[in-house]
Amino acid sequence: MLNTEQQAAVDAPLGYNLVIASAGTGKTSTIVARIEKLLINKVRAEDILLLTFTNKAAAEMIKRVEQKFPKEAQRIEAGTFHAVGYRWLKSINSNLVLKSPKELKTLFKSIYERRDFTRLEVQPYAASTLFEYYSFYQNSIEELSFGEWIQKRNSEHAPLAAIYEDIIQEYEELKASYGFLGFNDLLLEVIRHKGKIKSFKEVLVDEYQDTNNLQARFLNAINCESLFCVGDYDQSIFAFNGANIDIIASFTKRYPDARVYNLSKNYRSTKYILELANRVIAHNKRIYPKRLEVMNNRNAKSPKLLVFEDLYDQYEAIAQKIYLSSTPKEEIAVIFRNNASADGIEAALRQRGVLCKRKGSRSLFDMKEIQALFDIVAILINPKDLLSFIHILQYAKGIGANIAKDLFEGLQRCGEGDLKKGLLEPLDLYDPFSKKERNYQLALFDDLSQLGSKSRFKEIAILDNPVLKHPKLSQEGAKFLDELARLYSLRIKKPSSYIEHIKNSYIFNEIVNTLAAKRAKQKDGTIDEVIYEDARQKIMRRIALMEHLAKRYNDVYRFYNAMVLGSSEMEEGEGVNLLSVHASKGLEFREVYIVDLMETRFPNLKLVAKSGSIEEERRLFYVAVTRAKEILYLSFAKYDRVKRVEFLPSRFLKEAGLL
DNA sequence: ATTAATCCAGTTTTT
DNA sequence: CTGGATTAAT
Repeated sequence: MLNTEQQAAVDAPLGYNLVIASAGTGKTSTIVARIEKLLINKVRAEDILLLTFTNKAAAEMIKRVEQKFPKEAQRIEAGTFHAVGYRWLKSINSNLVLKSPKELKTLFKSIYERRDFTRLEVQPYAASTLFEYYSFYQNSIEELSFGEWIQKRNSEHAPLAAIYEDIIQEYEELKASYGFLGFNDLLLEVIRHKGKIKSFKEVLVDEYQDTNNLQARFLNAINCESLFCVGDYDQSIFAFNGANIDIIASFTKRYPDARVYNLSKNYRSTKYILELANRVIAHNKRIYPKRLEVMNNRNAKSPKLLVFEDLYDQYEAIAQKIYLSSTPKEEIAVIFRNNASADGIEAALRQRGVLCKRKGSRSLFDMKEIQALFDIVAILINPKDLLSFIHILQYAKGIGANIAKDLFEGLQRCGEGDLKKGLLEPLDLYDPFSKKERNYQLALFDDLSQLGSKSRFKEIAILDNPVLKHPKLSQEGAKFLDELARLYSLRIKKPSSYIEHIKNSYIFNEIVNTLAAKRAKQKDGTIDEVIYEDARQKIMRRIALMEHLAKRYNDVYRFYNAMVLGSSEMEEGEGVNLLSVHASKGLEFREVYIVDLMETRFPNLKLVAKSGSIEEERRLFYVAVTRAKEILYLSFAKYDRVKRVEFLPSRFLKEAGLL
């Protein structure tokens, strides 16, 4: 089954082992065989840790181990660095609540916007740029402070470094006070809790070339006897996330006893495909010599170049080719550099009734109703979550971000820091909204005229709550608070019960009404009843889907976190695979179409200019090409008639010898 | 001051 | 399609 090279790697003694595995050389089989070997040698399943870049990859390997070790396989600790980190942290503190990068960015922005950048000669980085630099910094730098790093990067920003650092500090404090954790925090927290992490006999790391310094520190924090790392220099495509090729390159220096194994027999692609990939990657400076032996000689066909006058002609023609292809649709992939390319293809395929799946179909989880649903869950499981509270309260008429924030802070005060207590058993504060310590005499007078009466509100149960005195609280706002109090008073356990209760709540029905009305709004401002009903039904169907998903979970935190962060890993449907190059990593298909091979698009020259490199773009091309087993189409269009842009063919087509 | 509505530009890759 | 900016309304 295994060839001698693979077998040698599998048989490696415990210690520091590095396997250099080019595309299609049976990397997965080798890892699976290694795990089986460990199990045969009586290593306990729970002493094996498998780290991958997607949870799907981990699940696939475990599934294969399961065939020979049905009992042990599930006990192996496996997943992405982040997923595994989450599990460990959860065992230390069971109430972890993750927040999406998007939300954290909004939080970051709100802090940024309070700073005064006037009277400065340098144009400061935009909030979102700074946020991304910070994330990159967390992933790659340890020795320098953020401020030091940023001025080293660009000395013009030296005068701003102190302000940047101040923003970061406030951001971190606020994040902690809201009980939020981001992706990076998952790894950073594990490193901080180093001593409390259980130890392992062997840790296996897939896609080792894409690990960044933060992940390397994470690995160092794990106590283990043996490391088994698998990677390929030419497939390093995560530099933008801090992936550091030195980590794999310096393996033997860092571990003097390290052994290195090479897998050089390619079983995946035909020789034409492999030759094309190698011709292009040869333009990159070689870190080590690459000599690949082709093992797959069935149906060898030359890769084909497709040229189109217009971008959309391209999508149509490719959809047509796929429609007519005799290859099973699951065995076909369309691969692109930028996700924007997917929409055109998807539409063209749908038109022909060809099913397709798009990984990370954000769409569903980006829907307002889904966000609202999970915002309510977030408030219920994390009463510190000001952001979700604001999002929800804003659906009440007359309530905006400012009043919502006032209410939240008022409730926290009435509950001595606890929102739930503030709603259910509030302290009887005279004025829960007073801003800090004001002049006492003035404030007393001032507030008397400002505060409203609690008895303004009808049909609510929390009549005695001091926050009802907020002068700008609307009837609907009060009803929202009341309903929130009711939801808090329920003792809900199962994730699906959460969804059910929320679905039946006044708050959620108001939100559904608002959203459906918005979607049914005509140009003249009237609401089309038919569209409204239709929009409503669609929303309820999505909620039902969520309720269904929730049934697979017993723990609401797990469910929430999986939905908020893992949503991109869920793929819907079946059929043709629509994938970005990054998402295609580790996968293989019989028939592959690489589209939009135009200079500026692929290579993405905007990114090259900003922070990337042409070498990385070339590796991306290499990864895309080597996904193909038998049939490969490379395609480009000369013109985009919608945007009126002319294109030149990608340089990679020339390097491949196709032009 | 705050919220609501409306119009305009822009859109990188992942956990 | 969404975030941002601008404007009208409370």
